[in-house]
Amino acid sequence: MQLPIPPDQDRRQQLMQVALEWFARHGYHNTKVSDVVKSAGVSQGTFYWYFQSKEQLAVELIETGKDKLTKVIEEGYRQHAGSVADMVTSSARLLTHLFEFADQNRNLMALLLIKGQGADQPVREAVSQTWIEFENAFKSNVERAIELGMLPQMINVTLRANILVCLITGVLSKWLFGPMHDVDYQSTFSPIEMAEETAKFEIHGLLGA
Amino acid sequence: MQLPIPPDQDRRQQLMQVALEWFARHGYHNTKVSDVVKSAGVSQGTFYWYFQSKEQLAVELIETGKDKLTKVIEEGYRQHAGSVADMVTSSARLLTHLFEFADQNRNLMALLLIKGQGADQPVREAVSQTWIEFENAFKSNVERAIELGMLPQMINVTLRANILVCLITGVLSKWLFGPMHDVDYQSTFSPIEMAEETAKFEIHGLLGA
Amino acid sequence: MQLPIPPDQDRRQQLMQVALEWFARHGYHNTKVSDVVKSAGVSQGTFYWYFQSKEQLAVELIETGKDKLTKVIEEGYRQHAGSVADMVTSSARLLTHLFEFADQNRNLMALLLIKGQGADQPVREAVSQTWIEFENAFKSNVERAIELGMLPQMINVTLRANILVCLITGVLSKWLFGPMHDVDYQSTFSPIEMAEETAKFEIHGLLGA
Amino acid sequence: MQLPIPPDQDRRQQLMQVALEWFARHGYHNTKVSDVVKSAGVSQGTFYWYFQSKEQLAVELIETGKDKLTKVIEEGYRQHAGSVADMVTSSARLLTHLFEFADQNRNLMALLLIKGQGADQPVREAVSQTWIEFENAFKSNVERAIELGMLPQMINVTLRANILVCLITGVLSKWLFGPMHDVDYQSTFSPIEMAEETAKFEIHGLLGA
DNA sequence: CATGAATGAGATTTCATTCAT
DNA sequence: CATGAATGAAATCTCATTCAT
Repeated sequence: MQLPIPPDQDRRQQLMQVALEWFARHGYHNTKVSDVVKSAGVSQGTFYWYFQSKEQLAVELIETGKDKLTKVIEEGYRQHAGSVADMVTSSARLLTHLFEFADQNRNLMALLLIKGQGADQPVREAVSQTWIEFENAFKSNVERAIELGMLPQMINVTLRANILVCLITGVLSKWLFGPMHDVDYQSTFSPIEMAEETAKFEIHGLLGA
Repeated sequence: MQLPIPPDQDRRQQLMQVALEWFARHGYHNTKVSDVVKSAGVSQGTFYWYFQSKEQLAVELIETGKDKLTKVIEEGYRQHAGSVADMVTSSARLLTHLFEFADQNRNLMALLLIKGQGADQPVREAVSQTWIEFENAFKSNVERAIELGMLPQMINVTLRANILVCLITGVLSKWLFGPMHDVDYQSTFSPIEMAEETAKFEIHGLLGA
Repeated sequence: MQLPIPPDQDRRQQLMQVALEWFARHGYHNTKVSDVVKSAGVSQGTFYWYFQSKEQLAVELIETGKDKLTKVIEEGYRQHAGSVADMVTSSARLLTHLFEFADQNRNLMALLLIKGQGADQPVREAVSQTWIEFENAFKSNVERAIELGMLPQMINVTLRANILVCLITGVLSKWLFGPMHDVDYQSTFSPIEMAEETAKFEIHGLLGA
Repeated sequence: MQLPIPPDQDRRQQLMQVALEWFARHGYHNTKVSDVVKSAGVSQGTFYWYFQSKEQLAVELIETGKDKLTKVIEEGYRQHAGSVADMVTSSARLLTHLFEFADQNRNLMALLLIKGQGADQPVREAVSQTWIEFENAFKSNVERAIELGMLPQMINVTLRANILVCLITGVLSKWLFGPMHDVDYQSTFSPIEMAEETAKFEIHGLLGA
């Protein structure tokens, strides 16, 4: 998993950050290596000193992002038996962490939620793997809540967890990027507000006024 | 006065259909004009007799799709006052229509839900407009249901409608294309099953076992 | 073996001829696609309309050449029983054909004898295959001559045939291109003179004054 | 007065040896400076401390090789008047020295006989010069043998010597590297066997069973 | 309507060479 | 002596689009 220590971490990080911003704003195919190096103020050749290819860089960005995202979910979820109200609170806390992370990593989220799909197969694969892992984490959470009696038994836990994840990723991308999928979109709601509203919907549906 | 002879509509339709399949399977940038014409069995030049450009074709595909999709929602929604159970039923009926349409127009849905984001700006704009219209239709539905007393008053109807749409589009894309966003994905659930499950979640949330 | 009929034989042939000349004069790696298209007066893109890649073109040039060369040897060799003097005459006739062909196809011979080795693996492989086939043809000839009693039994026919082929290709490349491997080299000897001298050496060695 | 500290000869030799192996195996253009330094375990910059350029290194390798090769021929040839049988023996002795040297310097021979042609002009020039010198040495030998009455007068000594050299270099490259020009090729014949067989052919031609 | 050869701008990638440390 | 990051020119190849026939 650990690549040989890269030669110059600063330059490498700089290029990754610049590239992530380009990918997030313009998409994979509309980002040229020449765009990235121009933004970073280095020559075309320098790019290939640090990365095998444009594609490999994109995959690396996504896999790094996957690890961060997974950590957020794992750390955000500490569940103890409790009432339904506790369930909403607990869920809102996790979602708040997630939404705050997403807000602070908008470029990464844009790549994962939206732009990644425009890329070539290995990149798309990395994106899909990210969401599969995300989904598994949430499925575990739902199962845990059922064991603790905080959620009722369900006929199809996987399906419900799937639907839940769809809800969360859908809300995330609309909240972050708006209807036009604009990276600079400014939502009117704070991470906490969105998290609470989403958690309420998660637990009670539309009836949960 | 003789109008210019109209182009052969069948050939045009054929090209649109072939292109839609290519876009859905491989994405906009990974579909070459030469791929499309090869599949259709015509020459490159012919393509440009029917379409101004690859981009314009994609926009046209999406706008045609938008109209079909809007019609489905409008026709699917006929709402009368009733109980909460009626609400679930009514919602399930609309969603069933939607899911059946989506199932029969997988390529279109793939373009709208997933692949469209990889394209160039005018194409992405057309995709966004589609979902904005979709969202408005659902918002009307929610407002109507509140007027009829089938849903409680909400502080922020727009936000709730947004979340609802996120849920539905998220469920749609996962149901149709699976975690790997594969156009050939075969879901284990029928449109009706998915629609009912989604409607239940929509109204009751996770508690609605 | 037969490729789909290529679109425009004339343009294709022109490009092949121009490329062959460049390869022969400057070698594979020192010939740029841009050089070839400039000489042919077409655009860079046109090259790729006719050939998959520079490499595939080189392989094709060599395989076409191999077929021509093989035909020359097969047609040149008509052997009947006879004296040793007949043997020299017969050999000289074959070599005359070969040397005349080589003289009229200097670029091809330069690629096969000299420049092909500087290319990439698939090209080198095609060159090697050419000489293997060439060698087999000569080995058959030697075996035939032994059967007819024109040459004495030998302990190792393959080895002798090998040495013979080394002699012939060595003479060919020096005669055609001189010590500096110059495509424009002008030998002082005619094809017939060289063929006779080589045949004498072939049969009698240095003693055959 | 202190001369500038001479560079580390061992390191220089190591780089030359490694580069020679790369050139012999992969050809000049398919050998990158980065390949050579990686194999040698030094940095790119170090290479340019010892050599002006990749090209200059190749030329130097060839010129060093030329000197060694010339010495072998000069030392191998000590001729006294004698019979025709003595002529074969004498020639076989020289060729044995040559073939043994070639066998022990396969990489050098690969560069001189085969791979050198793929390089750029100055390198090719150095290769050609090597063979011109080689040829001259053999021409002297033939002339000496004629003076001593061991070979008959010939009409064109230069041409005969040329043909002889073609024979020898042709045999050498096939014996060393086989039909596929593979540096790791293993011949079934020892240097002595090849030398004797070649010498017999040299003197008697195909008739010399 | 249809063809398909031709175009040319531009994208990714390579690699010999340099140079500050 | 040695390093290795940086350079930049140039090479191969792609592909949407055009246009004469």
